[in-house]
Amino acid sequence: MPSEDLSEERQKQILDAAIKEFARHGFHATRMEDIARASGLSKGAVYLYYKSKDAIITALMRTLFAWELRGARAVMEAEGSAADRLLAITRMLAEEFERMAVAMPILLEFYAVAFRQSSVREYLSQMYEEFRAPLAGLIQQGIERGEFRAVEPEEVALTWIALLEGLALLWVVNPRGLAWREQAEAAVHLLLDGLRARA
Amino acid sequence: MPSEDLSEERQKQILDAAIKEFARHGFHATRMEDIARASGLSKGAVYLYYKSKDAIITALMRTLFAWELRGARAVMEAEGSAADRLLAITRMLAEEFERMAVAMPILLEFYAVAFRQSSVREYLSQMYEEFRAPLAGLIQQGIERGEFRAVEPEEVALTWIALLEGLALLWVVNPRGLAWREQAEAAVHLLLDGLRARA
Amino acid sequence: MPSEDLSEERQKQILDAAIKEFARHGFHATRMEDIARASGLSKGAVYLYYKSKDAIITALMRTLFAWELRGARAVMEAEGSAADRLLAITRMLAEEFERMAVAMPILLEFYAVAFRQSSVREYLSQMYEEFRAPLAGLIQQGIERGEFRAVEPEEVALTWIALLEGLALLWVVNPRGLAWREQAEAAVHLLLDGLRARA
Amino acid sequence: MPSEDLSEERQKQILDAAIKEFARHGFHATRMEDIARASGLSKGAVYLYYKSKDAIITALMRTLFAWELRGARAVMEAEGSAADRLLAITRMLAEEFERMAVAMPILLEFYAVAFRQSSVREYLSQMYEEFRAPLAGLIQQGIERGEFRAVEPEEVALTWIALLEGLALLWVVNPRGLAWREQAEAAVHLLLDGLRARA
DNA sequence: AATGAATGAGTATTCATTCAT
DNA sequence: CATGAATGAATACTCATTCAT
Repeated sequence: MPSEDLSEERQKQILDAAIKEFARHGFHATRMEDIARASGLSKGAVYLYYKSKDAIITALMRTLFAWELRGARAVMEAEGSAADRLLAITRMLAEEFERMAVAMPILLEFYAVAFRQSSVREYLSQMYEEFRAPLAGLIQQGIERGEFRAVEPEEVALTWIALLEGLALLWVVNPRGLAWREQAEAAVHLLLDGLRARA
Repeated sequence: MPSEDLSEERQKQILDAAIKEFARHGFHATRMEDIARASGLSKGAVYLYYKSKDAIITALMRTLFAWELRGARAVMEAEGSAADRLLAITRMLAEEFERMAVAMPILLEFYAVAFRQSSVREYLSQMYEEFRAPLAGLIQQGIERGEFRAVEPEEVALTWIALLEGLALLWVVNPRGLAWREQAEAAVHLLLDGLRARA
Repeated sequence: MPSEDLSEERQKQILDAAIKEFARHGFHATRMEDIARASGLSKGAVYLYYKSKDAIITALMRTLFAWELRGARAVMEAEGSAADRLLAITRMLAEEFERMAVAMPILLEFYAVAFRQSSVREYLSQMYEEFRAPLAGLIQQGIERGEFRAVEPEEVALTWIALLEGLALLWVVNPRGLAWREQAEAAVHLLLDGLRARA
Repeated sequence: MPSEDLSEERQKQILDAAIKEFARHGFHATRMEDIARASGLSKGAVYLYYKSKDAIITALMRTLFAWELRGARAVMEAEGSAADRLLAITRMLAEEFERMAVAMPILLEFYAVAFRQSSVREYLSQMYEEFRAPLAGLIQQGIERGEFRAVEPEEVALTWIALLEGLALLWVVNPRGLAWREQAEAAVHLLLDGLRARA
């Protein structure tokens, strides 16, 4: 077993290469050889750090979904009006999204796999929950402060998430035609309009 | 070349089997043998009607996306208030969705493939366009009739589509925990609240 | 699954090829490709009839040990003096041995495997038992008839088997220098001399 | 090149480890890594003392067959009746056998290899010769002294060796069921009964 | 002397596709 | 039209060996 530091560096090398190759060719069509070459290592070296292709895929899933949530939760608990914070998170995710765009097809494959493997499904399910709960809390705050009408916070949180996920999906189909950031902000504005307390 | 009628029946047999198998095991893990067995035909017979596995996948894509849109456009052009029609389409898609739920992972794989193959991407892109255009028209009508505020119809149409697609995605991750139909209606109500003209 | 007749023919083709190749190169160094080529089939076809290399090895074991015992048991139950029958079996095995000589190294590998895998060990153990029991019976008859001294039949049976197995082993080490048939007869004569009742 | 003493110690460490691992898993399934771990050395260190896996196997063969013969020849040339000495050697080998039992599968693999590689075959062949010649001499003495009938000494020597080798083989198949020492003595007694001069 | 990270040749197995019957 | 036996290209993974440190 390689030393701790080197090991970590190699693992990162491999995952970076895997993202690039998986995104371009999909899980199946990407050969271990491709990942090795893209990472600058030999095939044998890749196996030194991940015991199988599946292990790389699993590690990748954890990495990608960790990215997705990093930071967002901090904003939810920050100061400011609920609406402002919702917009702030939206913008933050937009940035995140732009960084991760190339990995979108990988995420889709994860979803497809999730449908079939309960272990993957449960992992993703839990990730969502960890995001939706504080989001619902934020909306609840908005209601309590009189910013929002008396809506169902859980429902709204889910709607917000669905909106952004759905936009990501549409972007995959039409990467050039969809200005994700602008569209996301516009969509959230529409949602906020529906939430605001009426005079 | 098989006779017209038999040919059509066989093709349907094969696609039905393919949906079942692809949904359960994914494009890659499904073997032609599986499709043959599930369709009650021999492997050779399958090749008589589709010249490759890819041809089946392509035919399947066209079938599935045709389903999704069937009928919805009719409603858009029906009578009634814009809001009523939006809700009607939502409910119609909810029914459609329940029928198609098992095929969701297949759709996700299509999206992933779309990212990589421009031919697929363009096909899906066009499907969306054919759906979004009349939807935007419907919203435009709502604005003209004073039902909705002066929003950007294209933007709203995209938001509505993203919302429903996103919910479908979330359902895949948590099929039991998400009451799709109810959640979809609730979400669209929120959207409509944001659209309505204020006194 | 191929038809019964064809299947049987192919399986024989494959086992024949496997004997040749395994004997020449050993279990490990023999590639499936070698077996395929030697059997006149393609690699895929071999897998059509045996699901793995191990399956071929197992089938081979059963075939080879069945050969070894075929017929010998019949002689044990024939007419004649016990000594005559012991010599007859010895000669019969000598013929068998000459036919199987090339497969000797395969048998040795089976023994080595037997030491490590209880399933193989038990199979071989049972084969021996099925041979030793009637052999002991034959010797018992010889004692009862006054042909042999009052020896321990089980012990003598084991000695006889060990003698012939041991000669086979020595033959492997020196195939040209050891006239197996003659040596086996001479050895059994010595044994019979030790068994005969004294005046 | 390592210093003489250390080198010898290391080589012994490695061979001891190799015996243990080869016996348990066979030549092929044993990895150099296994030998390294079992010997308490690093993989690189093993290569410092043996230039390849094959070199270890060859060295092992010489060690194991040297053991087998050690001492036995001394007894052959000792005082006493021929029969007594034959029994003494038998008992000595029985002890040897009990010490070496775990290595039996290794010996079998050597025999299998011997069939295919003339260099190995010749080595083993010579070992036998070095054992058989004095054994035949011992029997010759027995004849000359009137202890034994006028048999063919070479033939008897071979029979005796085959007997013990064969018993070893049977023991591998049924290690628990075969009391090697007792059976070996019983078998040799039978043989001696066949050899003794009649009144 | 010793280490263990790195290499890459080697192989069992799978499965889309073909084609003789 | 239909069959299913046969093909062989493709690929994940292992492990003996090397060599920089």
